[in-house]
Amino acid sequence: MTIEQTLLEAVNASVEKLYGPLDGLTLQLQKTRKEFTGDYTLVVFPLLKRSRKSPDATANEIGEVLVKECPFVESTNTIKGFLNISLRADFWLGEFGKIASAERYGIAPRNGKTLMVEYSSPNTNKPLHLGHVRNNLLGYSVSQILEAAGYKVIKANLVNDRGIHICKSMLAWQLYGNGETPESSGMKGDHLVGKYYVEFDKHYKAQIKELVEGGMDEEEAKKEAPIMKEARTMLQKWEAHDQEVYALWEKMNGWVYEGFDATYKAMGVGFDKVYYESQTYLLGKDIVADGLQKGVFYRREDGSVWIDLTADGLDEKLLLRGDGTSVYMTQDLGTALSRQRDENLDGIIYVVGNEQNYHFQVLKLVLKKMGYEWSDNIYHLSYGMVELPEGKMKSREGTVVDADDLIEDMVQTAREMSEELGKLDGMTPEEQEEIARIVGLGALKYFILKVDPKKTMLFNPRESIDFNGNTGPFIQYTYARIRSVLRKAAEAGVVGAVAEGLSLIPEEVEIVKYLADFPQTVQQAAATYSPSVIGAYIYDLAKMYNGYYHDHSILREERESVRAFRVLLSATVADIIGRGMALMGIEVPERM
RNA sequence: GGUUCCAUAGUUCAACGGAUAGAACGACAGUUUCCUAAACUGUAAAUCUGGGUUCGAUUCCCGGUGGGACUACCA
Repeated sequence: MTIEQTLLEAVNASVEKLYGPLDGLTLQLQKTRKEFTGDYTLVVFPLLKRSRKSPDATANEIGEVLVKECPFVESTNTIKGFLNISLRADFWLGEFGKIASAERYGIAPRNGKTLMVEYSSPNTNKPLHLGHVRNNLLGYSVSQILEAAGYKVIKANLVNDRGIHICKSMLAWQLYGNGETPESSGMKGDHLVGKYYVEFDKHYKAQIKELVEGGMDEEEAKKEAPIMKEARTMLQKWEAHDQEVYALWEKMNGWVYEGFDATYKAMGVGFDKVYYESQTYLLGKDIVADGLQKGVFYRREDGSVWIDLTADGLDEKLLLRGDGTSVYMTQDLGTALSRQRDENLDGIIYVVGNEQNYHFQVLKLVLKKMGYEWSDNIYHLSYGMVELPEGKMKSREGTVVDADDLIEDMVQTAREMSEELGKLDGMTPEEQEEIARIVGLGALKYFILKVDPKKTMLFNPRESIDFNGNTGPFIQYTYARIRSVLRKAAEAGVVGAVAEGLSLIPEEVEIVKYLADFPQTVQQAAATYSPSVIGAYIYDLAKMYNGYYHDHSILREERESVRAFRVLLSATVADIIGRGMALMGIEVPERM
């Protein structure tokens, strides 16, 4: 139980003693603002109806009882209906001792529930770009956070490995590729396949232009372009398991997977389960039959199946084509159902961009109407677009930021800046490279994760590589500096320890108080699926520590007990920073 | 048209319905005999608009204005 919870119970007891049972009234504590004296604050306005006294009188009354009844409350003061509660200094020292010695502080024990987090879910026709980066970082970080909050988490990736877009790449490669392979070209597999996707588009456009110039209607030209017709034929062959097409498909997808794996590895993300759409795309048809039988769906004259959602403010939605083949929604219904059956999940979190808000709204609604209670446990973690200072990313205009290029740029910049500052002197090239990698990626990840997921964000490459302010490198730097202090302490034979009766200076109490918040912060981040909550927490902690570090001696402190305490405090701060960063999927360096 | 998200300093981001709306970058002014100056300290600077609910609204509800996304027998 956290300190805040402990105190809240004491407050509840005091209030009940004064005014009788709470009867469902829930009181809430907040941290006391810096301008006032105290550690936690109770807002008494909600209690006025019970007390029938003025805000200040009510607060004073509660304060008196609290001081008398609760041993760790030192004193209270009242300002305009806010009851500020100060806890005893030795209490904070004791709490710090517990925090410092806790094995996995802030990491909740398993709660017995299992969640699936589906993220990444790329198409196999082109490399990953900046938008995917936000997706992957979010998905991985949220998985880590949920695990820290006590859930068992299955990280899942549903690879979209089939469809017309893959056929486009395949066809263009056949026509114009001259047998090029990743080995022969030196290109990463996903980039090579992406190159032919672009190639297809180029020829496709040229053909449309030609047809339109020949007098054809543009819509018709799009359908009639020979290269497109050929791609469709290829898709049909794939569905019929044509040997040649299938072999080509497997070969080119293999290239892409190798490329993706390298990018995933560079980003530091991974999966427990990988699903392939080629194996799941036929799922869902039984749901359609089921829904028809239940009368939730209806069949039109042409044989297509629909659901009418107009009563819920939405439209009618197609679930099965007239020719009996399934659409995206059909598949998603099917995969959701089969996962629920196979894994006995307590929830599924889909990390998917906000352009699919409508899709998930419909998905949940359909399952609900089918009578599946667990549709309430589906959560669409919707995130906003990533925009660039120059405007939106448009593949047509070549303003897409490639994930691999981006990562390489970030690492390169970190390397240059480190060299300029002479930070890497005396290290081996391998060490230098490792630090550049950790810092460059840390900058990228923190910059993206510190923003509330649902908001459209502006990614400014230059600014993200600014190593000042609310950035990953700033936090990493704080960590590295503490580690350096600890190494020096070890050399000097100073062992971090808490001595009885030590009196803490206000800055130290501030830090301890802040550390006490960590478990709650993790829970809050898990409840809201927001890595940004963790980011804000560790940034504040790092900033707070930097001020403390600047103003107070740690190793040069004369009194041995104080020195030992400060070393332990530093070690604990570093520990929590490292743990928080890990929840965001960010590494911390021992030195930088 | 329908669904939905967003709107806070010059800029990028914060703020379980609580006190004087926090940071950072940029601007301006300072701090290095010192355990890492990729640091620290200070100054100026903001809730799109009109109602409502509330002891109290950046936050919740309704109406504007502005911007984004979706609204395919594509996935």
